[in-house]
Amino acid sequence: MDGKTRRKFEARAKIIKAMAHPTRLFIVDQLSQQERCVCDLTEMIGADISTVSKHLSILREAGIVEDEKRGLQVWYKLRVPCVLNFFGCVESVLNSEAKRQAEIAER
Amino acid sequence: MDGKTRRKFEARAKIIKAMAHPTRLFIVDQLSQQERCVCDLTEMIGADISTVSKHLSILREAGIVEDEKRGLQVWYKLRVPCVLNFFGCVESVLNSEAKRQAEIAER
DNA sequence: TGACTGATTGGCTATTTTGCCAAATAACCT
DNA sequence: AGGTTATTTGGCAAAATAGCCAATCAGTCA
Repeated sequence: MDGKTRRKFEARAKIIKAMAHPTRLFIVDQLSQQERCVCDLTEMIGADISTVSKHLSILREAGIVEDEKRGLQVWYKLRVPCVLNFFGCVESVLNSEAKRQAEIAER
Repeated sequence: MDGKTRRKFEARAKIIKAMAHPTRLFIVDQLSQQERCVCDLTEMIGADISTVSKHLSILREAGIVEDEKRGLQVWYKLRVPCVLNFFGCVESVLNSEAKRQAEIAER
């Protein structure tokens, strides 16, 4: 794999990596429904606010969400709705895996 | 986030995490074009064969690829083509991020 | 200005991931 | 059986990631 190819896949991986965490997936899921401030997300997630803030900055740096300060609060929203397509595919991977396990079991 | 919700997003994250590595993205990309044996992939990637084998096992455990032994070689193929939809979205994230950077620069 | 609130950043430890080497397996061929 | 090839597995050290606390920053309001 030459340097150019490697960099291409590194750039892609960075974006997918940003989604590759349960908390961050939850955030994306929530933001697909409505904008949220950090305080709301923190309460829903139940982690330290600094942890949630760091998750959000990872999503922001990847270009997946954007933020906007309104008074004391910072509101986040989804910048690239197509990431939601991931969910459907992920579910189908899970289902097809469940089916495979069932086939193995019934032998 | 309650236990059930957490487990749901953990299961999803596991699959996305399996894709979240440049080498594994490259593998998925290659397998979308044709089946490949471990030896072919190893040569294309240019890493140790044991490293490639471990990447493949991560993709296999996630349910994304499947393997088939033919003689001495093990051939891998994509089990869930929908993961390719990720690429299009990832490109659009990259493009929209590039556009945003350009806007910032021209101020 | 000073107190207060929401969010980010720095720093630290614990955990996970990565990638190589060496050893073990599995299938093929004499 | 013995030798060869393709792949997987175990083990280890280096690197990356996660999450908490404490400190800092940015607004708001009296």
